[in-house]
Amino acid sequence: MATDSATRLEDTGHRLTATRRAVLDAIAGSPRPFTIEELSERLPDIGRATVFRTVKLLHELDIVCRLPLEDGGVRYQRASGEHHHHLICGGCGAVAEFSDPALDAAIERNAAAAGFALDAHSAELYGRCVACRG
Amino acid sequence: MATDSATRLEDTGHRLTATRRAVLDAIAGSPRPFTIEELSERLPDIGRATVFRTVKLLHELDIVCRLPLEDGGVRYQRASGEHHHHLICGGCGAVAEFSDPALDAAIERNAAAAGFALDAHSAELYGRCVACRG
DNA sequence: GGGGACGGTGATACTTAGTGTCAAATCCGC
DNA sequence: GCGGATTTGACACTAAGTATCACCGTCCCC
Repeated sequence: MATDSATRLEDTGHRLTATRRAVLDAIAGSPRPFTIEELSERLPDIGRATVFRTVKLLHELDIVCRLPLEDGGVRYQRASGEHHHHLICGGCGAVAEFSDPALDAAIERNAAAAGFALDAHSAELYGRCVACRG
Repeated sequence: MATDSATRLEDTGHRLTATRRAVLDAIAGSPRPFTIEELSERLPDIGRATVFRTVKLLHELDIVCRLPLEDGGVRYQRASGEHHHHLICGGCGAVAEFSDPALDAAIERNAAAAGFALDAHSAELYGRCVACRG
């Protein structure tokens, strides 16, 4: 359900309009990571710019996460809310999430060693999922 | 010097043309990560498409590396050749490279745990460098 | 040294992802 | 139901990168 996403929207001072509810529902009904174009096709009554704006807003609120693909393309996916990283299958496009304190610790250690104040980081893993190996 | 890059080009069966030499020189003379547009401006006699093609080729040969920025933009930089990750300063745009076997090990461990055959990975760290903190 | 073959180049048109603008519609508190 | 603020849609636009295609240059074989 998109109920908690809806409350998160309202709690952050944004309006929960019929349009946004439709976008949230379409995202909730996406079994796979989606492109804006795909989402837009599923929502023919909603303007393309609005779909972009809404997904951008949802991304800022951590309701969806952005998946940079190996080929430079981008897909989006409902976010679990927790901090996590992605395993992206080049075969079927499936995405698995994982989180690993040891990985985050290694990242922070390297930032500190270089004297960087870390704001954010990304880590994407590209390969073949169990089903696509063979 | 771009000499070793030049030999790498030839060793992989590509021609070292005057155009490619000019692109290599322009890249070698870039103290900071550059965009294709910036590179193209510095090479007014070379077509934009050729600059794109050449940088793409150099990227495939690991002569330049691609820097995905936090805002979704992309810059390029001469590559050290070794596998490494980036620390990108949001203040001045400086990029520091680092490599860390522990980080790579953590990544491989997570891929294995999920049953993924890992092809590649990316890890970008965003923050403020020593000079930009304050 | 002449002539293909083939890789590389430039111009241009196109694609894809995303943003800016602005008037009209919608929403929410009152 | 009213009014101001937010949101929306249409549309034009930008930025990054790709496709096409005719032309060029260089390598290689004779």
